[in-house]
Amino acid sequence: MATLQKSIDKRNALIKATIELVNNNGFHATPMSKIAKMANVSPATIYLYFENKQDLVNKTYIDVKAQYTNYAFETYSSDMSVERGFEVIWKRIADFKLNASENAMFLAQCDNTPIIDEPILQEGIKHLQPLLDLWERGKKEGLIKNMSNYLLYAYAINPLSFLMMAQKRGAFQLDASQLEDAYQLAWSSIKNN
Amino acid sequence: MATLQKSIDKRNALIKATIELVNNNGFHATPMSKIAKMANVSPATIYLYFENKQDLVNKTYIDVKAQYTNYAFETYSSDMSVERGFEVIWKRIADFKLNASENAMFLAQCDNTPIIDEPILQEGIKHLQPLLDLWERGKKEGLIKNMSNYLLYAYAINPLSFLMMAQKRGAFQLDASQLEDAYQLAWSSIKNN
DNA sequence: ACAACAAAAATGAATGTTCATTCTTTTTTT
DNA sequence: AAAAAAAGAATGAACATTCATTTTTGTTGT
Repeated sequence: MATLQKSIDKRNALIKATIELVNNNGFHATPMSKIAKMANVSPATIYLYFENKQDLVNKTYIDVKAQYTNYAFETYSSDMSVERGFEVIWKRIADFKLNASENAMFLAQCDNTPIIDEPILQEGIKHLQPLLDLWERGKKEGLIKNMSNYLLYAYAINPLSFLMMAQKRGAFQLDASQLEDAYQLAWSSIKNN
Repeated sequence: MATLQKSIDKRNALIKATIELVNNNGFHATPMSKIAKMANVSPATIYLYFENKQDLVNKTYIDVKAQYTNYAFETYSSDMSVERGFEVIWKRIADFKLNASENAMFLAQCDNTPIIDEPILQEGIKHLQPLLDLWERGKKEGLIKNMSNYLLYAYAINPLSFLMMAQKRGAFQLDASQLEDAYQLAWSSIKNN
């Protein structure tokens, strides 16, 4: 028990260090030795928890992606109306991307580079299913435009990634009223009228 | 003349190889030796054209970004109406992202990772000025929502990057009618009504 | 038009470093 | 005291960059 606890702490520290170093320096400039140092661990110890560097970064991705989708759907339930359900999910996603931005940034990096093995990437997509189901329901009810889910995602959700990155770079700051603007843009882009 | 021509060819071959290898393998897994081989050149020759690896990738970014913005604004002129001007620019950008997708993918990777030096990244942004100017004009005329340009960009332009990546992954195919849908989503998200 | 040569461009092989991973030993836990 | 976990040092491969030569190009004098 105590021993397992300790192990999980160490694993988490390694994952946290990986995220931080990859965010700041890029995958190409984060050696195992630095990850170990930041996690207060010997390099050799990493190999007790992960097979190799690729496995470490894959597992980190899985971990962060799971946090993301858990957070996104935590307050949603499938008996909500389509409009209300979308609002709930959208705002949770916005919250995650803008506040847990270390995590969100790591995901953005993984989703735009070939550092994660393809099967792992596929795995991560599946967790978005509740949102896709909601959209299908919305289309049947005639509330949501009858378009490919990729298009809906591109316009309703993905802009948040761009805004998160811009904010991270310090280019601008998204305040509460702008966030409300953004939500209106998102909803009005996918809703039927 | 003939000699300069030859040099430019070699430089272009190096840049092309860099794009292709970074796209497929990531920056961390594209050694100078592979770039050289793909460009049919000795590794040492790269250093006649570029200071070092960082300089090579920076210059590649500048090069591709210039191609992108040149293409985007080629058919636009500032005496067009706001709506027409936006349509012209949007469609050129869509065309570039979906057809010159090797180039677009490289930019997406650079924009979401710390592989490019920050000052170089800043430089690249400036070229979008004509679009920002158009938006300012549109706001004054009351045609475009009075929101931060970052928000407008996030909803009107950035979704194309996501769609390009999805298409690159083979996840789905954007046909002509969907592209028209996408344009409608983009315009309706930023226009006043 | 062309030989001879200087300058520039290009090369393949070396250099030295960095890094992922493994090995052996030590420390901690049971 | 045995087993498990962790550590630091060692290993060997990969890599960016440089070096010493060779090849190509351009120029000059005939």
